[in-house]
Amino acid sequence: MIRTPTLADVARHAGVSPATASRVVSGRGPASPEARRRVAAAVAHLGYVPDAAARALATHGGTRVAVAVISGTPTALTDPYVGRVVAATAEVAAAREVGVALHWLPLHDPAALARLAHGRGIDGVVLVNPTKPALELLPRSARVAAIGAGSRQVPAFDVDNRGGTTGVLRHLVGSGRRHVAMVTGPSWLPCAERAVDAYRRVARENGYEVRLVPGDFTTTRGATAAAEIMARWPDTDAVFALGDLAALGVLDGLRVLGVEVPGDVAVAGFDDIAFAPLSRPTLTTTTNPVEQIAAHAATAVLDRHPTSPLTLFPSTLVVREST
Amino acid sequence: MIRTPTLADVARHAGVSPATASRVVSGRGPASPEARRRVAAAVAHLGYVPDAAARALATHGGTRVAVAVISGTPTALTDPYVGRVVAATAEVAAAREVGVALHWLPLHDPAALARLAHGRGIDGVVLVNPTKPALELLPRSARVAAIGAGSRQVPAFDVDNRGGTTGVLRHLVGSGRRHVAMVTGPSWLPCAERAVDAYRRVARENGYEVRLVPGDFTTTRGATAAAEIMARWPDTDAVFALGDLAALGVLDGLRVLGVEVPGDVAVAGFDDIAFAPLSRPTLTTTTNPVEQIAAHAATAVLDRHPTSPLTLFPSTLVVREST
DNA sequence: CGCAACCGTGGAAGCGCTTCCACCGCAAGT
DNA sequence: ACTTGCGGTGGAAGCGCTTCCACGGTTGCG
Repeated sequence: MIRTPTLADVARHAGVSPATASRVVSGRGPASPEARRRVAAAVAHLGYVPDAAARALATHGGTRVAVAVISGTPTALTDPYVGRVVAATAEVAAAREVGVALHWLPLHDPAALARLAHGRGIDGVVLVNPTKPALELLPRSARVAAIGAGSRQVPAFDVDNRGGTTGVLRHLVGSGRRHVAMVTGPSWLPCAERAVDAYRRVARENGYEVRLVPGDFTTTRGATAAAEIMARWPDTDAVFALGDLAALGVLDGLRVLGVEVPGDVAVAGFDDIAFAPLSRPTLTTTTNPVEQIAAHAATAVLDRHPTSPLTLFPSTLVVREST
Repeated sequence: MIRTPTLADVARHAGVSPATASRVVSGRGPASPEARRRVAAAVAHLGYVPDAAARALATHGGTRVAVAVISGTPTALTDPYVGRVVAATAEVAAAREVGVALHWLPLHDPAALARLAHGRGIDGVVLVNPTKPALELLPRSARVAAIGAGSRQVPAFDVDNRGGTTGVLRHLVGSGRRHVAMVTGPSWLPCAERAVDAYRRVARENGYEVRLVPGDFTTTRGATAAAEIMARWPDTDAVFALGDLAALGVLDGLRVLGVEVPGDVAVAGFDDIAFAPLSRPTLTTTTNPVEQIAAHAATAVLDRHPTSPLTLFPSTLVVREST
């Protein structure tokens, strides 16, 4: 069997000590041009590739920043929101020469985050959909930043859910809508509750009935939620869905029911994803500067500079055809 | 400073040897109930979490399967296609108790794949957008499966690009279109060439002019490509774009130009992503069973059972409003 | 011309974990 | 009673890499 070459092989081949070979390969520490040349030749000849695990073990250093998504099913990884987080993190990470790893953490296994965060080779983790239990099981030393709600030890970064929601709802009410229903996020997600709070408050201020239907950020659920809403409260004339994906689902669900948008019912979402201006009708929504948020979170874990427990980023209303 | 606890700490605390502690924690090898109990207690008390790097180093085993995407910018990670691959891989991986890591490999650094594949802790890699150079630089021992084109050592899995393309084009021609342009994939991607071949062949068979415009699977490029096509060949009456994202971009680009779809120009895509039925007008496309393909690829690398060099999965036409 | 400073180098000790191997005491077999 | 066998155990050797440290051999300065 062919062993994959190790640093020792390289050193032997180059006629230097493992220590010198290591210095050359890792680029740290002094080495004569001659030594450099010979080691480089040996590396090329043998096709040597450093073992990341051994290096991580020896240096206590990490080589990757992880983006971890908590959800019930791995399907959540297909969410464009996650894609944006990963891409933004990758950009920050690339500047520091570390890789990005995407992990799915099952909702029912809160300890998975602790395992991930502790593992050598992981420089830090950017957590999407932070849940209470997962955050609580975290060891003190963890380098984690959350997108959404944080905890005593975990700094959080998020869009101003409350403000964004309020903006959308005021727009809806301001354009004459009187019966506004809302498709929420999953109940296990604390940060989504902030949007629901805002909805409740605007309802109180404007005297409309609270019509909440649970959602899960998916298009599929958005469609069924729309049907539920119209069956339960037929006089509903506006639906606000947390997440554009859900809103697109609502649009689809309403189309199936033969409900006109925006004629009969106005629909608005949250996030302003790339597809929002491509739907039929184009979707009114409010922005979510995910890239900016993720970049801040990634920077926070990688550089470990202390940040305030919760940093909020503003959301601005984008009015299109659906309202 | 607080050190994170090691196995040795656990062993000391439990009053057993590191060897015994290891057996209990890893669940391999014999151990008395009494020893198990005490080690478990120590683990809980100390909040011990095994170090993945050290374990990988000692066992030569991996704990993760990687999904690697080759592209020019990390933005490609936001592509829903990638999301689907990751989710499907995660499902396969979960059954084997290994994690999934998503990596972005810069197009200009073909050796990155070799580094990734070789690293300890990586059980195998599922490669998206395989390029020739990357494949060629791979060490013999690599456990890689490609989605797209493979090589002597790397098995590949892909949708039947040729068949899918042919199906779409026949449908276009069959419904009376005479001047069909195509937005291709990036030129560095060999597997996308198969679709171009099919386009050329159908053109020859039907006597229409070859009108190729390079694309890159993005919506943005789709929109500009549409403008280019209409400027260069104003009598174009159908556009086939590789990738639904690009097709949605074409739709958007044509709308801006005031071109009616499907009245003036028919548009069709490839992949049948979740948004295809939500666009305006809804998008005609042909399916790409990505989940199935990714699952096969993941299984191939994880189980290492030899597979044929290239496995193709059928694509079926989905006619909607845009044609 | 002698001493300090310095650069490049190799030896060796670990990083935290697994696993081979030898060992002990015990119950069962002859 | 004396082997045999076996489940449970600890000692110790590594996995591949980095890095501390000590050691010549140069150089440059007084």
